[in-house]
Amino acid sequence: MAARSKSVRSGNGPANSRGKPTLRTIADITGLAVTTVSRALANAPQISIDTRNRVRQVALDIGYSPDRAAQRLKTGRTNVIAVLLEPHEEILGYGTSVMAGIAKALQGTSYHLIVMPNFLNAANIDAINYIIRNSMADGLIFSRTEPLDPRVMLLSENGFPFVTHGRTELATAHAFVDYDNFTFAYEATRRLIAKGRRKLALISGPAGYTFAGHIQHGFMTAVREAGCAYEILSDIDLDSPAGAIRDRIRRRYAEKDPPDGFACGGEVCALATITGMTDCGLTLGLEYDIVAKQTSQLLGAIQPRVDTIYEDLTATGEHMGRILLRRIAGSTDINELQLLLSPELPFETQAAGAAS
Amino acid sequence: MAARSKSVRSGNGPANSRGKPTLRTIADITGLAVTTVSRALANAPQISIDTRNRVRQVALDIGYSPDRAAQRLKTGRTNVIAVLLEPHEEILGYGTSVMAGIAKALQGTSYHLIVMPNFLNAANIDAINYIIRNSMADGLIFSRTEPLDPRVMLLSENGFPFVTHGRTELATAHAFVDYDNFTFAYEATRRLIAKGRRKLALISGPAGYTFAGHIQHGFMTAVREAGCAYEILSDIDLDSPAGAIRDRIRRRYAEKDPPDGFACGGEVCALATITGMTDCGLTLGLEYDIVAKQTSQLLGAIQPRVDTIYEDLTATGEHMGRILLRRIAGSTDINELQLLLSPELPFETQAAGAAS
DNA sequence: TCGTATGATGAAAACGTTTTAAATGGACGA
DNA sequence: TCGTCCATTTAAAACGTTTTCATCATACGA
Repeated sequence: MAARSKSVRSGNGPANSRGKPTLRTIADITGLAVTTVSRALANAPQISIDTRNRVRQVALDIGYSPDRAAQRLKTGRTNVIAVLLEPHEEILGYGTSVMAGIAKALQGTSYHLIVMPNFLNAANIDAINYIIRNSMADGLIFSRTEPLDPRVMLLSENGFPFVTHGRTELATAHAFVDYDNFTFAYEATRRLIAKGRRKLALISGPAGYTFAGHIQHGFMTAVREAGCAYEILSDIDLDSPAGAIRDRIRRRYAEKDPPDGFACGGEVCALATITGMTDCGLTLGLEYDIVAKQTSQLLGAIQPRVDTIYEDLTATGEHMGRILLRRIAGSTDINELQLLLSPELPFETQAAGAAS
Repeated sequence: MAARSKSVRSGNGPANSRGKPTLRTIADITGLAVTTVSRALANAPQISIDTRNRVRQVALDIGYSPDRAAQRLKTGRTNVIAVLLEPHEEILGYGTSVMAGIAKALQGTSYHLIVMPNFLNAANIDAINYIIRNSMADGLIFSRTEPLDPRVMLLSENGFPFVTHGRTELATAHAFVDYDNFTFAYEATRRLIAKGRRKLALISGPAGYTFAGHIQHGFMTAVREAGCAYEILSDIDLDSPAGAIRDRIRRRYAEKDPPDGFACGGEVCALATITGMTDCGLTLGLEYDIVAKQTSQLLGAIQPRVDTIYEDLTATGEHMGRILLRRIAGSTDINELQLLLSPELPFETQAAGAAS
């Protein structure tokens, strides 16, 4: 019935130049117009239920899937979420953990996750410019913010949806997920004090990043409250190679008044600290203690058990994904776009909440 | 001069509905036709040098960049390379190392790297089907092949360009980069024997993967040559959590004739082995030795220095990238599509070569 | 002077969608 | 009987490229 008026296609098969079925193929088979098919698949209310079902069935039968390039060209939306991965994230699969979380958040949506590895050119403001200009994605996720992060400024100015892992101190609010590194460091330091340690040392993040400041602040608050001696280990940080940290620990121990308690912002650096101390003939839990941030199962191999405080990077990724989707959908409600994860609370019971 | 005949655009600015300059914008400014502009930017020889330069200059001035969606729709090419990342690769940034290499290979080309994280659904043949059907990419890279890998079969059947990290035993040749795990294991075992160890144990990859078989084969060859006692530690493998390996080592030590030399396929598992042995009061280099495969700087933190054999994952990624580009360009010459990396040779001097 | 080769440019169609605006055909109230 | 409204469906344009096929000077050999 209802034969097409003009330019009837040869057969009913996937009569496409590239071999893949298109809307046109379905239109030919059903005798409907391309418009109707498009609408039916989009579940438009103006198309009768019967037609919608019929079209859906045919689409299923012939294995139709929409051409993303065409959709993208027409709508201007990419259906892509980009993650900016940086060199530092090589260590211990930070990237993969976070990405697993993001992927989880994107599951069931039409969004794809693409990773823009920034391994090559350190100037990552360029990468962001590139993404905006080439409209490579509908939204962006990246990490390790600075207090006055230029990337955040650029994206904000352009109204490009994004979520950061980490806070800034910029006036214009933006979407973020952050771990409460102040509380982490405060708690870690308190634990060291509770273990009877009296000369505490901190290995924090690289200077310049917001989270490094938070860690330092938490550490300082705790040592000052307790009135105990402290130091922040210079020349090294979280990202330093294990060997460098190990050497630094050894050198420090050769000087006077070496620390007997270490707050470590990461696992590798805890590991390196232990190694350095072992070099000096000292035993963890006996002559000194460590409290470290844990993001993987690495320290599970270490003995004796290192005292850790957990940061769930996969959950972080999942939150960032969800928040970004909200932002892309148009939300500007800061309360549902910002999330500060506490070290204590497990993922499930975590509630959204604003932060400074 | 040369005013456009019909439908002259309002101004000379980015008179686009979406605000971004297009070929049309350049055409209006230069007074040329869209066709000519397209050709000029593609550096077509039929366009005069003068025009080419003029067009390029204008494009630069107004910040033109081609719309990938439109190019993609028209040409059918996506300019995208996809990497299938799997859960196991979380450990120690395998994924990120490899991706850094791939990104390096893609640098300067028009290709983008996108990562399809397969964290969620273990059935990753689906992911591949999805990529093929939705033509998400022009080429694919993935790892951990099985001898009769169904993914390889599917891709081969569809003529979809891909490179695997790892070999298969399929009849139809395909592009791959692989590390010579036989030689790695053989060499590692020989080193243990040279250190005077006489009861050797192997921690290999998960059963079913091609590389696990290669490791086992290398190990067996070496122990048989030397005629020394050996065992393959059951119940655990490379991917086992550190705690599980540690426990397994402890249990094994409680039994009779414990091994005094360990060949470990990975760093975390070496670390866990050391921990387990330390639990039993044994010292590395004294009562036992380890030779492990090294893919990161993790073991640099460990003391005493663990004997390792290096696998350069970034180089692997770079090779895979280059080979995939060749394959996409149409090469079917197996000699330039297959590469077996030897443990010994540094990256620079590595030459392409066929493999079994 | 004419036809033709040559070198440069252009018009129009196509890729597969979505969207705007219009058409169709009853049903219904007057 | 006629106009109006509603529910469906459709035609056509558009998104920004690339590509096929034409056009148009100009120069050139005869």
